[in-house]
Amino acid sequence: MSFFNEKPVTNADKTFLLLRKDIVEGQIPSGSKLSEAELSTKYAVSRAVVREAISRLESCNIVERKANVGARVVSLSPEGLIELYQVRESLEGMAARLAAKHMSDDEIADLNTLLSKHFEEVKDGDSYYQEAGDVDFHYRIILGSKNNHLISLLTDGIYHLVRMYRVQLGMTGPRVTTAFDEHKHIVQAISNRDGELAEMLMRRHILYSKSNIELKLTSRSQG
Amino acid sequence: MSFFNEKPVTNADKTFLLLRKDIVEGQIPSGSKLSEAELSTKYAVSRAVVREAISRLESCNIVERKANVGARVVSLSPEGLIELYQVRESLEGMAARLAAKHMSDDEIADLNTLLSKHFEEVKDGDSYYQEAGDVDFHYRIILGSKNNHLISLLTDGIYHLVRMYRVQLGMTGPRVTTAFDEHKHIVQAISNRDGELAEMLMRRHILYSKSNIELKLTSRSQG
DNA sequence: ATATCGAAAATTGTCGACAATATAATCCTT
DNA sequence: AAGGATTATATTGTCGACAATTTTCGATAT
Repeated sequence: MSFFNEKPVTNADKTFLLLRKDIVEGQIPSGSKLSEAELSTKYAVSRAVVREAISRLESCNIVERKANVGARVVSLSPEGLIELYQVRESLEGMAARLAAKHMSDDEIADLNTLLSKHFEEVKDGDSYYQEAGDVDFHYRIILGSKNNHLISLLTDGIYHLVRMYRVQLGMTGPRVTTAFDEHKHIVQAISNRDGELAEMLMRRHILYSKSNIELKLTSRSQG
Repeated sequence: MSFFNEKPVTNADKTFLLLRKDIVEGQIPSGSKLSEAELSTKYAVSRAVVREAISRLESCNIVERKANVGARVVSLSPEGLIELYQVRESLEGMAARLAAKHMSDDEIADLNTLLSKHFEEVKDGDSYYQEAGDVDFHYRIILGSKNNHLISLLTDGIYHLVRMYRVQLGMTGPRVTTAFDEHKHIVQAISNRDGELAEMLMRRHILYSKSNIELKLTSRSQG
């Protein structure tokens, strides 16, 4: 199932979460080597649990591993971010299509409520929206797809990579109001049970987001 | 990178491949429990490497694991197959779109050559096509996307699950000639560098495939 | 006979030690 | 002194043993 409500029970779980947090938030820099012995002392667990934690990070594509050599945190690159967004566009587009078909009326009502709440925040000039609000919005639609493969791929894998890019490249720009309108249209399509339109709008929404980020990246590297 | 050319170097690699093969080909039945001790004696390795192999199978969504309880082979269900094909439609559609943009002229020429070879086989009544030929075709387009995330998701994860379903549900039906025409149109779109059309055709191709399988499943369960 | 509680067995989680491999340092040759 | 081979060091891979948890089985009470 892989809903992130499940609390960590084993030491490997906790170490995995700690490590991921440290990597995603940049305390362990991207591209750096992950020494099993070092992490073992740092987190006060045996090498075996560190190995398992690293192994899971590998399946999230957050670290890369070579046999007999070791694991490194993936290095962030503009190309990598673009590739990531292409996958995201594809999968979240499908999620929106399926959500239009499978979400219950109650879930759609909740989604509209969430949107209204965001509207108030945008109106008041709160930029809180971009951070957690955007995530929450996308997350609900992903769950609404009711497709466990899709849910797992997005929430366990891609989501954290995207966040890693956002945090480490300092993506916290504007694009609040236009994104809100896009969200509104997506919800409308879902409310109308128009899966095809919902997919199209979601894909464009993510494409815009990608373009926006690319713009910042290039302008930064040039000036 | 995760190209499957890389030969296994470590014992965990080999055990992972053996285990996956046994599961995908049905020698270890779906839904059954994976006892670490049992597998440890069966493959003549320590429990640690069995654990690592299972851990990797978990990240492929081939086994499910519960803390302090153990791992089970995923159980196949019609719903699971449908979910899988929805993800596949989404990702391979994007792969076709990107392939139209990123494949070199040489690669496209090779793809046409492959298609001609398939045409000869179909003409001669060989049904070899459906098995390896289809995989080869899709595989080249996936690689042609040049998107490492996409490649990894499809070839490491989804591909083997699809094969597991195919083998265990005995999917080796006809649908040879119509599939060939679909392949032909996809290659034409890629040759014309029309990514949008390539994506659309690939998605329809996979949708047809899904419907075909659903048809067989329902007719089988009814008699 | 059924249900509940508790002990025993089996299974997974964790650990430290050893083996195999890769990396670094040293020595030898030219 | 530079390059290559060789030894030394460090890191990862593998193993068996112990701890913690779950499951099984049996005893007891209702």
